[in-house]
Amino acid sequence: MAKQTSAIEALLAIPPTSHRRKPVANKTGKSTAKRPHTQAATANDNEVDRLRQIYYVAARLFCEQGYDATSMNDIADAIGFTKAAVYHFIPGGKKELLYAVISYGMDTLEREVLTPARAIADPEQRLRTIINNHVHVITRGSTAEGFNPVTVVVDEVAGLSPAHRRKIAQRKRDYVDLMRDTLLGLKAEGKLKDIDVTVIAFSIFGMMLWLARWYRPDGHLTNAQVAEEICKMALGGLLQEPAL
Amino acid sequence: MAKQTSAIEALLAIPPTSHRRKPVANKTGKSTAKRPHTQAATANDNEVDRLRQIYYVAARLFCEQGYDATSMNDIADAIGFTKAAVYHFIPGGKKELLYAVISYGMDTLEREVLTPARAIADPEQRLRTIINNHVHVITRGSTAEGFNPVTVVVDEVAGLSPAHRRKIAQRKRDYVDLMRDTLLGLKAEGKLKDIDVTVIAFSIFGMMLWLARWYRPDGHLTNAQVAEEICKMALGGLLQEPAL
DNA sequence: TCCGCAACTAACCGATTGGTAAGCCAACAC
DNA sequence: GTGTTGGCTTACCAATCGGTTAGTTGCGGA
Repeated sequence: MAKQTSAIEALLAIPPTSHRRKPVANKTGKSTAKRPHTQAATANDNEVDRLRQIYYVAARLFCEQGYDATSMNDIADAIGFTKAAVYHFIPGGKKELLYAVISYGMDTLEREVLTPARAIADPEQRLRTIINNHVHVITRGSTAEGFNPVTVVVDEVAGLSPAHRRKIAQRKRDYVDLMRDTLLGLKAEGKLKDIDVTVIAFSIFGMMLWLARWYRPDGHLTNAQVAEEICKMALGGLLQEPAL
Repeated sequence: MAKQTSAIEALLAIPPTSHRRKPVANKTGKSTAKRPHTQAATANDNEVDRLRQIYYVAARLFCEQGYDATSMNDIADAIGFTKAAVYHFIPGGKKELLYAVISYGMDTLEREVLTPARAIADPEQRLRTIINNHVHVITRGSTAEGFNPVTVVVDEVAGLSPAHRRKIAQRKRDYVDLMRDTLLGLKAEGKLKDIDVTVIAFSIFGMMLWLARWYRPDGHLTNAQVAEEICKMALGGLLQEPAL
């Protein structure tokens, strides 16, 4: 059995190779298509591929419909398997799936936002990097992975067990701390206006996270443009002459 | 039977007079407390009061746990009634409850944000009013009503029927239009920076809506202070000297 | 005094939920 | 050949879901 941590790792290589069967809605004829027992490559590869499929589909459905509204049958159907098959690979059940998906979202933020930002010393440049990269993660979601990995992180924490929820909360706190430190760095340089740092931090988060709800990749703005506009908005405000 | 529209109206006078029975968790002895058939005042008053209780509790639970995670039994238990009693007063079932709660949220925004703002001609002053009042609605939630009426509007639209969802979507669009018009008014006065109006509008919404997730009334900031800080942030940005 | 109606409750419905048990089947090792 | 194992299915479980039905209770009006 694959170790717990590799579960999330497996998700990173999404989307999986291919869906073997279309999620046909065949309520009438049951078990029409007899799947051959193709065992491509080694058995271990096969298992990893299955895990990848399951995690990928679960992530997509959790994002689209929400955790509560997605049943294990939905996930199984979307892959073309039975619910019992899902439990064969995911012994931890639905909650493990949720934790894996949320962890994957945090991993993505860590890898694409936190780590690059920490490598930057200049506070203003670091803040710009945070905003740019975070916006990129959210806006590319609809194209690269087929879903937005951050949505679930924000919306579905309630479904986690207390222990898991605590772990995720800590990782979120790390992000908030980085943002706050960056702002305090700006303040130390005298670059910051006299606005409460907490309000600034969460306002920036709000601008970025709300993006997932309104941005459409086929709209009149590219993701790079949106990132640029949000940077301008956050750093300089909307008024031509400084307000107050 | 009370007419459909008055259902929401009844919610406005929340919180209801009192809960008659504590939501005791008595799984052992069933139906311990025999409720007398108190009929205070007229029967109509009684029904209005019951409706108020039901809508109030439903709104609170939907906000706290989410729509999907709240069962009709949860609602009934919280009042001290049976599920069937809830259906006696709410023939439309759970979806009607959700629509009523979401409509109440929209009513609150309309009454406390949109209507006052529309009465203001000057775009900058109107924008400040929108932000101030919206922040007030969100931050006072935890004290005045015991829940935030806007949370459900944002998070639970997926549970609505298509027809109801369309109605709510239209009301939201009205709000976005007001925001956009206000920004275009600023632009016409030459007060607006060269930032995409859509991005500005949704960024402001993001800042305000995210508030509900992090603001704590017992923190170091009053709601009036938060409103002021968000105004400064949105209008003037965070940098001391104008960026770019 | 008896009726009618509002205000409930107990019990139940079919459907669906997360999750499990047991077994089938192909492929591999030997 | 035969046994074992991984990968999967059919069939099932208790619990819970939203919602309904039939009935009970008690007050107000006649």
